[in-house]
Amino acid sequence: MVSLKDIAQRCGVSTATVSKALNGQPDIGEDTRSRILRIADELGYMANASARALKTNRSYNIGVVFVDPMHGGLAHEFFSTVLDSIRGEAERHGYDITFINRGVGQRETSYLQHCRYRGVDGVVIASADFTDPMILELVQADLPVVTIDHIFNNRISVVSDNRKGMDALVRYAAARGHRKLALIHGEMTSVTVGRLTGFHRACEELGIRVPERWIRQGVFHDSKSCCALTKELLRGEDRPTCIFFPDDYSCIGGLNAIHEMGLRVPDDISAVGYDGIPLSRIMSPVLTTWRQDTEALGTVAAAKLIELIEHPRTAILDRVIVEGRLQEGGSVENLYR
Amino acid sequence: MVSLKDIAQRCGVSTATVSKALNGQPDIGEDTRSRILRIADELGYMANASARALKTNRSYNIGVVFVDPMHGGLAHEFFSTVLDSIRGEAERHGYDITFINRGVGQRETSYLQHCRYRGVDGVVIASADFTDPMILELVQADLPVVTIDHIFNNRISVVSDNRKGMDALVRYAAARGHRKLALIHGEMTSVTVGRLTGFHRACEELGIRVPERWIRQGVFHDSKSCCALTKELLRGEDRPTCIFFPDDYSCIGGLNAIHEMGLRVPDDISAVGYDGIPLSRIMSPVLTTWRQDTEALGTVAAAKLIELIEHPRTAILDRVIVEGRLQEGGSVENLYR
DNA sequence: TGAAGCTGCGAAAACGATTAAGTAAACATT
DNA sequence: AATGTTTACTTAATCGTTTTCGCAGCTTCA
Repeated sequence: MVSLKDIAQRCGVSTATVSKALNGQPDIGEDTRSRILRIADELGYMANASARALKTNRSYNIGVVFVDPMHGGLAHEFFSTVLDSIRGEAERHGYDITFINRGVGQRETSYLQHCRYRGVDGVVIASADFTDPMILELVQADLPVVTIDHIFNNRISVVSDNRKGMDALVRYAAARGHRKLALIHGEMTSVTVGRLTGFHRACEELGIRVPERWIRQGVFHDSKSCCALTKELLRGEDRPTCIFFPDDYSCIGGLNAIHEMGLRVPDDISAVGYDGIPLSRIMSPVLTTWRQDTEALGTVAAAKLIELIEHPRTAILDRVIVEGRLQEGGSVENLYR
Repeated sequence: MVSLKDIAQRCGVSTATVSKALNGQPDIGEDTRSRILRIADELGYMANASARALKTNRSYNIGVVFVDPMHGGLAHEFFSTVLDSIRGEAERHGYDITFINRGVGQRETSYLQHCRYRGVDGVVIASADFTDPMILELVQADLPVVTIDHIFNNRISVVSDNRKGMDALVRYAAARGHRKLALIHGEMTSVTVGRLTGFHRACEELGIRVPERWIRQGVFHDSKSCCALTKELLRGEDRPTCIFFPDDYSCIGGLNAIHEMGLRVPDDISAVGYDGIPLSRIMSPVLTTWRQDTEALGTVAAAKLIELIEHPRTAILDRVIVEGRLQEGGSVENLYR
């Protein structure tokens, strides 16, 4: 590998000079600089990230915590889109990303330890169990952190407005005559709390009473459990006319349940998703859902983190809300027609 | 950050001793070693990966080249599952992964340069344009490489048997009476070549003649284009009874096309996918498809690469075939019944 | 002319780890 | 007792950078 030393030799200068020339320091003569740059290019020089990180304590590497909610969390379009946009934005700023997990090799370690080991400049917590003490340790550590869809005190968080999304969806259905609403929600995370709040407030304001048995807890991104819950909701005489699902993916399980019971969407039962993953657009009928700007979620998280890393004094430690929008598909029937 | 020096001071030994104790070198006394281990633990010591990499030229980091075939390649279940299993296997061996791209920061660079910059110990090329000269440069460099679904000379590759998969699917359909087959395939990569070969050979052996106009080139993972092509296939009088799609995801586009034309699956038209992504199992009807062992694809690729990194002399530079299996869903009609 | 100020570059230390080579003490061998 | 052999450590160099400080040589100005 060609190093500073090689360039220095070829140019008849010291490594210090080469380093400064390449880094654009001002105290290098123009002719010397251009000569160094040319030779560096000729030799195909590329800095050694390890050496640089060792010396400067800056790795240009950001950690991403991505704990699979179910196994294979990455496999879900929602998360992988977020991940991909984090990576894209990081790349644009010259950062690479490293997945942070527990256990470096055989040794079992904490997330924080892994971060220290790799010397990441900061961390995006994209998906995790926020009650896990190791996550708390990480958040409280002296390390730039941005969380997605979860708020910590004095930390930057990028969140989608779950309350608003749910509110909009409820109003959409209500505007089409639906008054018998059922909701299947995910695990009791802050995301779910937001959505439940939105749901209940909207219902209250619209004067819609939702029986307790029509509000069920399921599991995010799990179409199986969603299928089962949907069947329960549809058993018996008194049925909801519209079901709100925890997310688009598990919604598919719900749709299957509906079909299996000999009912059709939206003719007999209306269905509403959440997320707006690409799949929701190519389904038939296109799913009516709340389209989260997953792209922005990841991009903003990465951008904010990098800002925090590079300008720690001026960065504002607060939440950033990423807007979503209603995707009107064909899965909700207009009862007024 | 606590370093070897801190431990050395606390233990009254040299840093060399601490290093050797922690790395399990034999020339350290048992009592000294245990004392060092205890103190290291107390102090929460974690090695500095940069320093170690600088000295040893081993980063315990493997690069992953993942060029989005379409935008958002990561977003597709097939790729993200592969990625996730690469990452899982790497993690099990104490490696982290780094996405390799072109351009470190503002500077435009080659994949190889990026690898050198980060000092990765090896690379998995999971998805890329294999005609790109920069990919070739990478493959020919003096760096352990494993490719997925593409074969290079004297390099390890992990491939799925596309010929066999297609062959099995054709025979499956033929066994149910289908003799009017259509095929939409992806871009002309080696994957497609394998599948086409399998398709044609199976047809020939079964005495099935497929008109040229029923073999169409589409785009992998693009449901839009697939939808359009499907419509073309179904226009006119003489229709195929069974359509083979490039992959499960784009198949959805095909299914939509079928529905839009007032036809039903499988009653009027049978549909066959490829990949066996999770979605294919929760669809209704469940898709009949070739289930690739994506899990194994990633796991084996990572395992092979690590073997190559750690035992370069004994690793066998050859292809590894990952078996798939037919997933019998309900999207192919039995015409004999 | 001498002091002061620039300009452009080099010397050297430092980051945190690994490791070859050296050494002192203990032990074994003849 | 003299000599080799082990054992358990230390010393010091090194990986490739960055960065502080210092130092010439030149210019400027009184």
